[in-house]
This record gives sequence, C-alpha cells and structure tokens, in this order.
Amino acid sequence: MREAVPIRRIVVEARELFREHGYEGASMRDLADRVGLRPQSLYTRFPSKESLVREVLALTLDDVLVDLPDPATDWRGAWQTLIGRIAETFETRGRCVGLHLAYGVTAQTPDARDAVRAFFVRLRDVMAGTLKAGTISEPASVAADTLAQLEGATLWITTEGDLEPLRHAVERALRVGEREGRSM
Amino acid sequence: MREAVPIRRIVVEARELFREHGYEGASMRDLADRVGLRPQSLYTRFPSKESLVREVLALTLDDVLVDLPDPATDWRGAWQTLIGRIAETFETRGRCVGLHLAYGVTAQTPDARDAVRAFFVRLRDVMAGTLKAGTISEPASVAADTLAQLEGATLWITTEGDLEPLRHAVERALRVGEREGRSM
DNA sequence: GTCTATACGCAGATAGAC
DNA sequence: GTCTATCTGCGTATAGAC
Repeated sequence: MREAVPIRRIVVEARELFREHGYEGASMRDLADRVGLRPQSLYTRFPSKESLVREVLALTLDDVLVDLPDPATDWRGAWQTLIGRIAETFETRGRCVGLHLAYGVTAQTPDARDAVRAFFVRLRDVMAGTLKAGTISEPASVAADTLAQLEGATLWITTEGDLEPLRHAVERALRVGEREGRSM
Repeated sequence: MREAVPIRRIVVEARELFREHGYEGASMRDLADRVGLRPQSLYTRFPSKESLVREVLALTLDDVLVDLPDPATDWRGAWQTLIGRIAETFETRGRCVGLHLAYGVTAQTPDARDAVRAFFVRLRDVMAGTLKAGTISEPASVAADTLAQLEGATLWITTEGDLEPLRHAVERALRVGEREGRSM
C-alpha cells in the first residue's frame, strides 16, 4: 500500500504545469510523474483534465484573498496586499496561470472557460470593492485596468526576464487615487 | 495537378491557429485542413511546426511596420499608427498571437523562443525609436510599458469580451509626453 | 486509492510515387 | 508541390485486480 497523495499537492503541481505549459501543453502524464502516481490514478480524484482548471483557480484565488485586511477599515492596506501578492507571484513564477489558461481554454473546454471567467471576474470584483471602500471613482474600471497592466507586464518577464514593466505597473497601481482626476 | 497553395496563405492561417490555440494547441493537421492540403505536404514548405513561428511573427511585424510614417519628420503620426494598428488587431481578433506564443514556447522549442523574443524586442525598439524622435524621456521604458499595457488588456477581451481596458490603454498611450513628468 | 493493462485517436514527421 | 502510405510516440481516458 502506497501513501495516498494529498489532493492539494496534485492541484499545486497542476497549477505549475498549467502556468508553464498552458492547458494544451500540460499533460496528465506529466502531472502524474510530478506527484509520483500513474496517470490513471489521477482519474479517481478528478473526472478529467478539464476539471483541474477549476481546482487550480480556486486554490489560486484562495492564496490571493486569504487573511486580507478588511477594506471597510483599511482599504489601502487591503489594496496594497492584493497588488503585492499578485506581483510577488508574477515575479517569482515569471508568469500568470490565469492568463495562460485564459488564452488556452476554448469552446471545446466550456467548463474550464467558465472557471477562468469566474476567476478573473471575482478577482476584479474584490479589487473594485476595495477601491470603492476608499471612495475611488470608477472602481470597477480602475480594477480591471490595474489587473490588465499587471498581467501585461508578465510579457517582459517571460520573454526577456525584465521585471521593470511589472514594477512600474505596481507603482501605478499603488498611486491610485493620489489626486482624483486620474494618474493612470 | 492541384494549384500550388501560396506560402503566404499558409502563414496567415498558421497565425490564426497559433493565436487561437497557442503553440501546443495548434496542429499541422488543422493547418493543412485550413489551406486544403494534406498534412504531409506542409513539410515540403516548412521543415517543422516550430519553424512556422518565425514566419508568423515576421509577417506580423511586417503588417505592423509597413508604410509607417517617418518618425524623424512625424514621430507622433508614427506613434499613433503603431498604437492604432496593434489595438485594431487586438479588437478584431480578440487577442495577440505574440503573447500566446510568448507563453507557449518553452526550452523544448528554442528556435521558436528566440523568434518570439526577437519579435517583441524589435517591436519595442521601433516604438522606442519613435518616442526618442519625439524627445520623450526614457523611450525604451515607456515603449515596453505601453506594449505591456496593450497586451494585458487582451485578457478582458478574451475572457469577457470587454474592450474598455484596451481603449483605456490606447488613451494612455496616445497621451504620452502630454506633460513630461509622467502621466502613466 | 493505487495499480496493471489497454483502448483509441491524434500528434509530428518521413519515404517514395506522380 | 502534392499525393498515398506509414511510422512511432504521446494524448486522455476506462476496466478491473489488489
């Protein structure tokens, strides 16, 4: 009898594979190798490769939102934490799982597509709620723009290893509401 | 005897496949179907799937740079043309081939990876040269940031069909140098 | 929950006829 | 330049023993 592999471990490794290789490029064989199982054994835990997308994004959302300062009492602390966590992952991993999956899922994987959509909408909404608590104008729009700028900066990390655009995006994000009348 | 398929036609279709499905998700069979050939026939024109990446990006760079106004005499016209062409493609197609390929190529496809790197560096350098002609400060940095912001905005087109973040990115880009002391 | 065994199709790529 | 035929390996996924 082998030791059962923790389900979280599988999801974490799946995330690394999706981030690096995308939806199509990630294989159940590679995932099995990483966690020390046979490919077939993964199917007792997850009905399909597609179903892993939802799990991976749920875990990721959790990582970003856990123990967030309460925006109602400390909106700027919450905002800085959000931006900081997102940027830190991008710096460390060089890219964003969510973006790779967003580009990788198609009409052939509708469940995965829904999961990706829900992930980004949720993240944007949390960001927007935080800005709203800080009485920033057009919070939803600013949240979407901010996320887009952070994501876009990963282009330069991936291709050139250049972290500067990401740092600039973070600086702009943290200056939000500096003088209402837009600095972005 | 069949009519020979123009090579440009193949590259254009390959670009659509790479844009939509990424490097791994695009198959030579699908490409063959699109241009009305047997998969094997593609190999008389291109030595491998990987080699298509360079062709696709060369064509794309050409599309962006053809007949560009001379930055030396009309830097703002050149800048507006560059931003306009990039944004128009993103609006029409919903996403960027270059970004999908940037995320999709790995150490297993070194030639493709080099091609992607060269593509973005070249594009950034042309943008930077344009800004330099307009005596914008830190042209290379602003060019990289601008490209990142346009690319990042495709996240919302892909996931939600929302064009607003792209339009905001374009507005910011066109305001470059408005009052030197940074508006971005 | 993991394993062995296996199904079946699609992937990229090559050989050689026309 | 395109075709038919074919190779070989990997992809997701299932059946059933332990």
